[in-house]
Amino acid sequence: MSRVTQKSIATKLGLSPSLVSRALAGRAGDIGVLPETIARIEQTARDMGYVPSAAATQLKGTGDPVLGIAAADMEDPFFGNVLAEIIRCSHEHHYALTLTGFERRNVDQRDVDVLLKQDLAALIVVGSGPMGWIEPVIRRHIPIIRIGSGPAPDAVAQYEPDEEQGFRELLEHLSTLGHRRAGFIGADLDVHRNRQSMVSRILENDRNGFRLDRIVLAHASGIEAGREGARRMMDDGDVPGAVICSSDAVAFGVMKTFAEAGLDVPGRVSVTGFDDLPMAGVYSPALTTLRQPINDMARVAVEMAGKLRTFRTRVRMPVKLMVRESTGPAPKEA
Amino acid sequence: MSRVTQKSIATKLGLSPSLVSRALAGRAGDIGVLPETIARIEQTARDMGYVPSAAATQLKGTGDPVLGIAAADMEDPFFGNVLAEIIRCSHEHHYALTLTGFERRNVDQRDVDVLLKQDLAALIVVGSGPMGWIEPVIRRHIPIIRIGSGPAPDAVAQYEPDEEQGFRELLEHLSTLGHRRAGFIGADLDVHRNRQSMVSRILENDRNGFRLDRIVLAHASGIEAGREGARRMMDDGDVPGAVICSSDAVAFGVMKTFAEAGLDVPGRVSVTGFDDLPMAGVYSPALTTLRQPINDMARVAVEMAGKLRTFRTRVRMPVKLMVRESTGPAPKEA
DNA sequence: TTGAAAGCGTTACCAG
DNA sequence: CTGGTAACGCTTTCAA
Repeated sequence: MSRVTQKSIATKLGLSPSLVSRALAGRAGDIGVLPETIARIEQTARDMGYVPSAAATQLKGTGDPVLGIAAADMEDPFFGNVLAEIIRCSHEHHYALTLTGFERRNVDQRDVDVLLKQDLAALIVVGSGPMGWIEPVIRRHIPIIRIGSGPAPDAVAQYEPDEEQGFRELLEHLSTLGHRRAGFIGADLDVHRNRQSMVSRILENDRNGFRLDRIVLAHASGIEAGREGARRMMDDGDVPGAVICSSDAVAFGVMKTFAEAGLDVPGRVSVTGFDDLPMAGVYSPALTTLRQPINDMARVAVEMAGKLRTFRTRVRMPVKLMVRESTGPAPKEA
Repeated sequence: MSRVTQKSIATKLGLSPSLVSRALAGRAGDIGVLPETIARIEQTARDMGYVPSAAATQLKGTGDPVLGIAAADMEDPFFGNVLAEIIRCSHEHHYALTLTGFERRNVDQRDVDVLLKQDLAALIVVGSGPMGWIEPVIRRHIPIIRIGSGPAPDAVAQYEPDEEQGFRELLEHLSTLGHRRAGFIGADLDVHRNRQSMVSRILENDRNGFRLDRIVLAHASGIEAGREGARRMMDDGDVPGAVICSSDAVAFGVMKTFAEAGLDVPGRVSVTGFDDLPMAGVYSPALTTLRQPINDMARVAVEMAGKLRTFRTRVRMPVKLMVRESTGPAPKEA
């Protein structure tokens, strides 16, 4: 019951392995092999359940190109959606997929080797964690595409949401509603800190005097970060009329905690998110948020994987403001 | 800039490839190679950035075992979480991972071949879709582990939530609250239909006269199924005091739609889910639901992958009733 | 203490 | 029209 190989087919038919190879590769008609022979070979291959060995074709250099996926941020609800789209696209493009994950732990040489062992056609990094470990991959001139934001070496082609554009629209929306003062709640992560300083920077030149003066970065992450942040804001007795959250998950935690404390959203305080998870539209109140073009980013990433040759790119993909129920007019007395 | 191989190291050092192989495999001290030579080899290997070729070791039969992951249900929010845990565990157990996805489309021979090409140590199927395509994998005596519910061939080791136990507890909870009549909302999928008939079956012998008499299976799926189901129930003007949903996602859609129509949850109608997604605890009202032991299922799946030899198993993992805010006493006039 | 050679499954070139 | 042979990168047995 061992593996069915071209050799075993050849032996059974009393032919040579090379002939079998050519027939099965469709490279036989070109040369002038008897159609009858070809048919016989194909038939027995089917009968015996022949499937070519990935290891062998890989070695030979004729196998399907392999796409490496490095999951850098599996906790993010985001992750599942991105991965799903990557799988779909890779299927269309006939890529084989290998997968590794890093999470928050230190990435050591062994983790990277798992990827390097394969002859990667390209590497897609999903998530916004630190990129220090990528160096050896760059040295091998493997095209690297990253879906996520944050600093990355030049050799990395990065597809990220255009956070600046998004936050500009968001702030204008709040401004129009009469808000002049907002708070910010996020987790103590690079991505979130960056979003916060992005918002601060935009507001620096604001002529209407809109300012961001309550900033809380929680130790927890995701929903819990939201709960912690909201609690800390309330403890200080200083909850501004609008709270900008660094992700939808954080916003959900914030809204829940406010609700438990009897703070009405959006009556007393407006809350915004970032991501537009499927849940955002269905929460009560439905969350006003910025939609990350997840599917678009995943799709271009896979498409680029084929075309790329270690070129620097940094594409900001448009982010869309989704105005829903969690934002409303600024409360009278701020 | 081509690949660094043992041969290239050997050439550089004026040694033979076999010696390099032994040194790098740690099989050199045993035989009596000069420690000095070993050190030299190891050093240059590091310098040149040597990483063994997965294809070659695979061919030789000495490579890391490969675990195949078939994602059968990528839409499920569930999917990301399961995958994250699988990645974590595989890392510990030194598995290489290959990934394919099916979704709802028909699975053809080519899809299965992608998996069969690799010399899979085992295959983990994530999701509850149809298993018709698995036959050729079984014939190759590859251990198959499935995380998800629904019918599967004998050769598949299945880890699934103990739905019966869970729903029994859930129904008792509702019964205690005074409910005697419930509705059911799900998507038109096997998993959901099964959950519905499970609930109906349990209720058949109920001495308190608890019955399930409004069943809606929506064409949409996930959140949208919930919205559609709730709408249909309201259109019929017959919303029972409790609505059991076949998943958390469905429940969220249901609650939102009820909220929009002014139906108070849990005052007018109690709503329950299944999954216990991170969001469940933070929705308003927080969702009473059944917790799937996602991490446990993923972990045992990976652990079994090593030990299994095509044995039939069907393990029901305990499900935990999470009582929160979305269920309350039955309304006066039902 | 080290090297040569065969073989894992495929493919491609060169003979026949 | 078809077969032999070498090579991809690595391990292992046997010989030196």
